[in-house]
Amino acid sequence: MYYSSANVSERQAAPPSLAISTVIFALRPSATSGRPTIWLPLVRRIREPFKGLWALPGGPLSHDESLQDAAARNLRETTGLAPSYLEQLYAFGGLHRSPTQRVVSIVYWALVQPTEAALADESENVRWFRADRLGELAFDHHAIVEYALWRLRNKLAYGSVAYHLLGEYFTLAQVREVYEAVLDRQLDPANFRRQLKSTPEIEETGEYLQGGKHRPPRLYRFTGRPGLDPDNRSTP
Amino acid sequence: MYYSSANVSERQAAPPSLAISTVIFALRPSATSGRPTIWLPLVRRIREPFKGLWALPGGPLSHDESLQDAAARNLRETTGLAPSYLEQLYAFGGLHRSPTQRVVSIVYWALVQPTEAALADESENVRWFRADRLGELAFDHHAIVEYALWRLRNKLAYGSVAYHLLGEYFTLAQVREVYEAVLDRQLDPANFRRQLKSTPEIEETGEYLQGGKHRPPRLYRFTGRPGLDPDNRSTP
DNA sequence: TTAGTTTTGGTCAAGTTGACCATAACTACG
DNA sequence: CGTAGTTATGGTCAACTTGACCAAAACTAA
Repeated sequence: MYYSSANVSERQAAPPSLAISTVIFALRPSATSGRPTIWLPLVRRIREPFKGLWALPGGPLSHDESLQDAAARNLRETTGLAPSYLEQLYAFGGLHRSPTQRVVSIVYWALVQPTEAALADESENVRWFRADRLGELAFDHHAIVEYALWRLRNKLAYGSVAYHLLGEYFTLAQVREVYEAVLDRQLDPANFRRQLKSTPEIEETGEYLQGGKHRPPRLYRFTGRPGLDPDNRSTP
Repeated sequence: MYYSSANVSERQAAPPSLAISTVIFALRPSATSGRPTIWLPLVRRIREPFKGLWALPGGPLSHDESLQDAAARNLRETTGLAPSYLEQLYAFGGLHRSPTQRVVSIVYWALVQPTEAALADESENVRWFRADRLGELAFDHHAIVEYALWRLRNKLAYGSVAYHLLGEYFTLAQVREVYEAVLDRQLDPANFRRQLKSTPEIEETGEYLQGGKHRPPRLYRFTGRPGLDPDNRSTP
């Protein structure tokens, strides 16, 4: 479609194929400590290459859907979930990502809320893994997950992404646990509290979380949209 | 309409075509004020759709080059330049970006140094424009440039990207002018200086810039690599 | 009733930022 | 030659932010 130098016809004869994949993060309690940790669903490959290995959910882009729609679709297809946050991560196009053919993957990353994540489909070929306990994955998917985790850590520090891992109402301690899980370090409760109270997007509710073992914490609500992507700020 | 594992073959029969485009930024003195401003090269479309309008340089992805190589190639082909910074911007895949066919564009953005930029090829069909004085562009390229400018402003504030718009040696005032051009506001010279002096990647040289009208400023050098992309940190 | 724990509000020192002042060092021009 | 003009450079000060830490409030469990 652009300007042809010479061998355009050759190139177009064997175009790289295009796929959409999604890294889906959700919070689940750790089996050992019980504290929330980051998990993600993977699908088992049922054909070569990398048959039997776990891989990111993904598939081809159909002609009548946008990139983001395709990502949302394969999220729904593999887990049955709707994301509370969905953003493009990166387009991976190295020459030897797949041993059999050239594939360009446009990868999205998503966050789902724990109430949803609890209902997620799981089966012989779809299973959730702790993000920091992954074995060998198909293709370059391990590096992709690492990059997605890096992006998550970054967005967390600067942005307003933590709340999309929580339900509509949450305590400040729950937000802190998200930060501690993602950043992998302890945070001072009092200082963390002070920072959140200074952001206008966190709204106090009159409610308290009852049933805990100690002083009942106040419940808060997040008001504010993310949206810095081209896909999220103007109509595509 | 969504998942019907049936018509996979239909989809693959008409795959969206894949293109690589590049937003290339360089500093040039403003025609009016003489202060440095952000410019970028565009190419005139010589066929439909949008024939006659200006567009980002771009082209198809050939089977033996990575995405980044393709971006560097069409940068070289249209301007004759080598970038001092090159990073993936975003993959644009809206359904109606092109009126004739479905195109997914993986867009890169680049910075070139002014010594290089001065030598840039310019012709009837390749011309440089001020980034803040663009007319109507082909496709969704105007929105793409806006997003690239937003990313440039962001990277500037947090990262170490300004030096890639300058030569190897520069004065602190030149760095400040870059920030002022990109952020579009005046900065206090003394405060700005203090901040740069506190970053270890800026190295004092013994040299001074001679020939100015006033006190000769000291020359500095940038030591440090950028690199946070998947393409730039590990081998792809 | 008391011990244990979490929530919540507060202080304090160290560091950072923006506004501003003053001197140094050069050119241009009379 | 001397002085005005301009930029470079170094510094101060108040406002704000951050991390470390203290202490009271409020609940449960025993």
